[in-house]
Amino acid sequence: MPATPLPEKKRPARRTAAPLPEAAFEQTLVEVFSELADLFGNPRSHGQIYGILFASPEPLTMDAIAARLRISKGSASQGLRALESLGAIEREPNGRCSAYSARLELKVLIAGFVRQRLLPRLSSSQSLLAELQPLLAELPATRRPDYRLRLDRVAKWHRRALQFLPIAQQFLKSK
Amino acid sequence: MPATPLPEKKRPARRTAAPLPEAAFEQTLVEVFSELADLFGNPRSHGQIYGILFASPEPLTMDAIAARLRISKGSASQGLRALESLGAIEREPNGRCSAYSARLELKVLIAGFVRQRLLPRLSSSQSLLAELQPLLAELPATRRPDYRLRLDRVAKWHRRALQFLPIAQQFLKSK
DNA sequence: AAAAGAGTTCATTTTGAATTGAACTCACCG
DNA sequence: CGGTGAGTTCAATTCAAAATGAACTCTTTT
Repeated sequence: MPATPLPEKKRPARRTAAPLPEAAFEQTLVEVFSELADLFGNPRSHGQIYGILFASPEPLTMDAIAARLRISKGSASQGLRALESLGAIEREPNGRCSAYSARLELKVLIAGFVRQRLLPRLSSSQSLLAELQPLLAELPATRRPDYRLRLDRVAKWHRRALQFLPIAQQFLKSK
Repeated sequence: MPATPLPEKKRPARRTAAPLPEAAFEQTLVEVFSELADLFGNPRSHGQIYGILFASPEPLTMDAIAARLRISKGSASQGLRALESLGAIEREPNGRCSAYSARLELKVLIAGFVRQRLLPRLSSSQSLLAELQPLLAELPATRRPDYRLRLDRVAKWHRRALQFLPIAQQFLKSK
């Protein structure tokens, strides 16, 4: 595939001159996934890359991706590695140049997000909060129950979140 | 409460000069919630505001919040309104100046996020994708099943996400 | 009704994350 | 081997989102 850049999003121009439907597929999926990425605090370009791979019936090379999205090789490289380590895409080495394809299952995206972003932060804040427990004793007795309540609440949030994850993954697993 | 700014995070200084435990509570909760906010693509300052309210046994005024977090009145105002419309905090009007307090239940934060960020995006991408369906017919017959597969997959993601939300809210509801 | 102060607004500025691009490495091929 | 090109790295740059702060509004107080 000859790596022609996606058409710029232009004002309505001529509605009748039907654009290639392939291009519309790419365009739309790029948009959808770039929104999705943004929604969860990921760089939009990662979403775009995933989107273009999701839209493509055959694997694409890094250069092809960079050209169609009009991003630099550097961005493409970083984005691809991030997505690969998330488990969202697959690299298929082929001689001197490899091609990439999207894994189409929702569950791998979720699992990657949980493993790479959610869990590390959960445990780091859990240990921050643990350090607070001993300080409770130093508080004036009047305030103490109030602070204890608040601390218990966040602790409960954490427990709940951890309980919840396996359930969520289970639910989203099928297919 | 006299609205003294939080102590700067400084190099270890004197470990023995026990800092006020109240300040440590605030400090830590501010950090924890600012991380949490960032994780889901919200401004850190919103997390900070929520954190300081979560930590405080009594409601705080906007000026107190701005002073302790060392942010401008403008930021505080905007952050408070965002959190209020999320349903994460409550405003308690009192004469000419109102005081704010955090709602401590995890469920309201989740519900707010879903209502304000998730659902609107889900439905906007759903309609983008719907526009693609009719284009399928215009594709070369060889490619068509492949594209159809991909389109069906995203559609399934959407359906699953929508099914999932009530379950999640149910699970996180108790207490 | 004037003064004071809480809260909002929004044009400007700041800041930090994302992107670029040029220099690099490394594997493969002739 | 030496050349070619895929892929990486990272300092410098760009840019969008967030923060600022001065001017404003509206409500309360005297």
